[in-house]
Amino acid sequence: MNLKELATKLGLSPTTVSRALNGYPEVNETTRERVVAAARRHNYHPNTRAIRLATGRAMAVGHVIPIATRHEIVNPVFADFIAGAGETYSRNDYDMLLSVVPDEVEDATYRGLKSKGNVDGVIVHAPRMNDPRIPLLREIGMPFVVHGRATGTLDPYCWLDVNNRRAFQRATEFLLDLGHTRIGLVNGLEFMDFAIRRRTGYEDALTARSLAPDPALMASHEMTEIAGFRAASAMLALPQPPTAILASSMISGMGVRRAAEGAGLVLGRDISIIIHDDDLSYMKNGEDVPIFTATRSSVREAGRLAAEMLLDVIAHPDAGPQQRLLEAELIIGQSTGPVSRT
Amino acid sequence: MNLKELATKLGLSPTTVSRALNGYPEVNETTRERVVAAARRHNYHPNTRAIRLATGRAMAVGHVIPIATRHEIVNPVFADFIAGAGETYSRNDYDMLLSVVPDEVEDATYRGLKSKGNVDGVIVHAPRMNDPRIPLLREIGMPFVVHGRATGTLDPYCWLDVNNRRAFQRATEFLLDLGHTRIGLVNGLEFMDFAIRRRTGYEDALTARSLAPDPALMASHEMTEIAGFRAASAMLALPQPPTAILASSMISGMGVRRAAEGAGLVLGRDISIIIHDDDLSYMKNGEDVPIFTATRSSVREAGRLAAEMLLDVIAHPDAGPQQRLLEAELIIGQSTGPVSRT
DNA sequence: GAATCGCTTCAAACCGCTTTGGATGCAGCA
DNA sequence: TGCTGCATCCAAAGCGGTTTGAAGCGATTC
Repeated sequence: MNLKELATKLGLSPTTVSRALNGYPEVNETTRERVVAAARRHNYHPNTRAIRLATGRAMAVGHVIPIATRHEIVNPVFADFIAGAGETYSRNDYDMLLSVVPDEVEDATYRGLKSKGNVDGVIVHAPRMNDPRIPLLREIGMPFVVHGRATGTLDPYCWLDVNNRRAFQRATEFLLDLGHTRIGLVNGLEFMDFAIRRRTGYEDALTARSLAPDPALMASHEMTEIAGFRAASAMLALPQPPTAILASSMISGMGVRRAAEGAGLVLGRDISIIIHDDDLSYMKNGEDVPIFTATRSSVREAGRLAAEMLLDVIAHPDAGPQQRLLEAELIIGQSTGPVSRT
Repeated sequence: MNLKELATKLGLSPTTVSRALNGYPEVNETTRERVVAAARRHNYHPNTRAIRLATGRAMAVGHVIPIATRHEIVNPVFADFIAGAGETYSRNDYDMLLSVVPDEVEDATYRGLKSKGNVDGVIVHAPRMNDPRIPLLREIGMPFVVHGRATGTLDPYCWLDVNNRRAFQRATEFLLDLGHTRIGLVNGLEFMDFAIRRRTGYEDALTARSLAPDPALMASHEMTEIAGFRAASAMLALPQPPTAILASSMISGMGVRRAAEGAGLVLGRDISIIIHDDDLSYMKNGEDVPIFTATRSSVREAGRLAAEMLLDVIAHPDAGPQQRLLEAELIIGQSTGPVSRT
């Protein structure tokens, strides 16, 4: 059932039917009702391919997931972020196009999306320092929103980010207030923007209390359980081990916990741990009471909001770049406590 | 730059240019080279929207991810599966369309995809027992491949699955051979097809050795760290605790390990653990040597293969349904050992 | 020399929708 | 009565490709 058939069935022209269904004013209300009823009755759905060609809009947005050859292979937060973004898209009748590409052809992928006209805009994931994608997208005139920020990029652009610096600053201050002075940082890879900012927040909090950051207490690895375990184990084996550790994710935090428990330490009594909790739906920090004290920020919500921002940018391309900074909550769980005086 | 412009620039008709670029035989080879060169020089890429309308093919496949209101919110294996599938798609110039929808509108989503013509086929994720999606897709005539199988569905359909039954059967046999007789099963939710099959494999191995499965040693929950921890803790607190435990995923296995270590047991000596390892890129079972003994099967590879199967089904709709069963490897790690005689 | 054939090429229709630029009819108004 | 204006509706021209049917043309065949 297509528009023409429906039109002849109604004894109307395709023009009128199209206008009736799309809410244009130049059509009699009774006619419109007749058309709408018939469309429903015959289960008419306009062909998306035709709409796209006729309007020149793709009604789709792209998410290009780079597959790094070495690091951060498939980031586990993508799933939740995309779930959030997907909610926004389906509410607005947009499609979500996912491209999973090796990062050496990322450039070509964006250009292809533009010149072939598959999408109206893209979300940029996992920005790095001086991320080359930002100038590229600006150059080819593709609307975009960055999830995160790119340190070093000066021209304004659209982004939505969590205040990672402030989150880790507050977490560190919280530990300092509990009397901890030797605080370890088990960070993600520090070419990722968020990891840089977290470290800055951590260092800022320390220096504000006249404590010099100790390189032996700062690790930077992939955010896996085993990397967290190893980094924490190394720190705990130091002559002056930390009494508290900040971990950059739930998963690495689980490694840190295993290292601590393996060393015979009890969480919240002998050692304090704070994690950053992306609030992933398959990786809950406890069900009712949080297990870990955590800086929490929902990746899913970020996905929803970033997608809304992108649709807005697509609709109003000439409005200036939008920016939004989300604050993380500090959730008090059972993994922190005052420093033990032994 | 579109086809018509390119054609006039070359002094040819759009017909010839189109044919030259699409490899049709009825065009002079020298002409073709001229066209291809010009296309490259002017950076011509045919407009996807136009191709889609003209050919009637969407050149896209859909992945509909149901957001269950209660359980298994965003399955962590999706990310890797989709990464694998994405590789296949980009190799074949197909787009991947992702719909994340509440499961009560899943039905409408599939119908919409069909009638609006956005995709040429779909991958069905996480099949349940008697999954209603299979008859639905058959009814509306949408090509599909199921990742997994749906127990209870009798008519043949396309699927690609891991031999979950056999994997857990072998794992159980492996433990039996080591002398274990009290073996716990920390399973996923048993309305999911794979969980049913794993349990069957486990029970089959036991009964083949004349051991009756003990309900107290069989748990079925979401596959989270904490659920694994709780289930294992409960088992270990039994008067006759298990000496070995099978866990349905890496994540729940980590919970099992925590419970075991919390009870003062050493892995591989006091207790044996075998997990099922989906070989997720962000959740490696060790880097060089595997930590856990595991039944391993790459979800990513499954994604690649399922996508290939789907593209094949789309290309040859009348060939009979394809089916493919992948075997899991049994990887020997450090978490298993002979039963300790104490 | 005319008919035939294969190789190339082209004009035009088509995919299914949107949108422009009229038409048509009728009421209001001078 | 004639003209204007408004409310409706329609024919036709896109959108940018693919594909059908036919034509041009030199070589071959009879």
